[in-house]
Amino acid sequence: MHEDLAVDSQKDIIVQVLKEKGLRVTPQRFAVYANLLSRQDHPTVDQLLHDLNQEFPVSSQATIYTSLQALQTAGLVREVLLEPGVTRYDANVDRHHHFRCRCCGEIEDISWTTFEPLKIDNVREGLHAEGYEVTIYGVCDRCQPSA
Amino acid sequence: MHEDLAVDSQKDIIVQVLKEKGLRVTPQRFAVYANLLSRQDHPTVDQLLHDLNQEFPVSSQATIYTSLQALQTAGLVREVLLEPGVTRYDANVDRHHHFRCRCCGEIEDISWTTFEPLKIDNVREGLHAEGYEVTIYGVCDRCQPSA
DNA sequence: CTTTGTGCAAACGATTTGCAGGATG
DNA sequence: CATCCTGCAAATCGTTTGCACAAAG
Repeated sequence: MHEDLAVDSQKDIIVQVLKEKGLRVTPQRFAVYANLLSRQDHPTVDQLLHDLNQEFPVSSQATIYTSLQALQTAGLVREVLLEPGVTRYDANVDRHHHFRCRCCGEIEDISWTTFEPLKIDNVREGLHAEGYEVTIYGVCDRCQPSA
Repeated sequence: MHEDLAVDSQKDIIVQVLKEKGLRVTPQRFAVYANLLSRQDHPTVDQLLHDLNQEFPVSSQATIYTSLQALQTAGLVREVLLEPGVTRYDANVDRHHHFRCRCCGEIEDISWTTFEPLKIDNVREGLHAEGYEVTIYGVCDRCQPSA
């Protein structure tokens, strides 16, 4: 019961967020966003499509693409580009860094507060810097033995 | 004369570097690498193809791709991924950061010494961090007025 | 009821691959 | 001379688009 309530209220929150951003709430869009919010990794479109159709077949590939674009325009979702030809998506819109394992390719979020803030104001005369992000490369826990 | 000598010696250096890395020195490979070394920006394959065939038509698209792959495997060239679906190449293999203009998309190298070194050793228990890189977002000089 | 989203299939663009001929070491 | 590279065209893969129908507000 508690769980159902919690799940329901979470649904309501997501619906509300979508509406606030002026997005129509469709089952597909909801599913894409909810799924992205629920996971820690940064799936590709194909992974999303596969996982979503696992639970409840409500999405074509094209719809995932357009849903993601809408969510991105609304500022609810971000692209993560760390491998050529692979676009990943991230529902964590707060500032954060990334770690990428050179063995398995997995990408992990790294808390923004891990580092002292960098002074990007005077990087170069004339440049108007607005933000930044650190990408860390290395080997993750699981790949450690095999590295 | 001085110029010719300088150009010749530069050619020799490039040839030497390629050989040291165990790469056969072909006109195409040479042209791709020399061109990348000579420029400050980070061209795509199409830009490279266009620019190279401007001076001296020695390259098909497929060859540019395979040349870049060979150069990359040899550690002479790097991919720069900051826009979806766009792979850029960079002959600057030394550690450095990047600045990306959100108006024109231009990417500029930022000196490694711009920032104090970040401590990436203890980012998270179990993670074996090997390196990092900062990407700065903002507006470049030329886009300043229109921003 | 008007507007916008969905899903299919076709179109598209970037990258890869197979293969025959050619250049490199 | 053995090996590897080039260049073409076809194949592939991710993403976008056009359109008829359906759903949302």
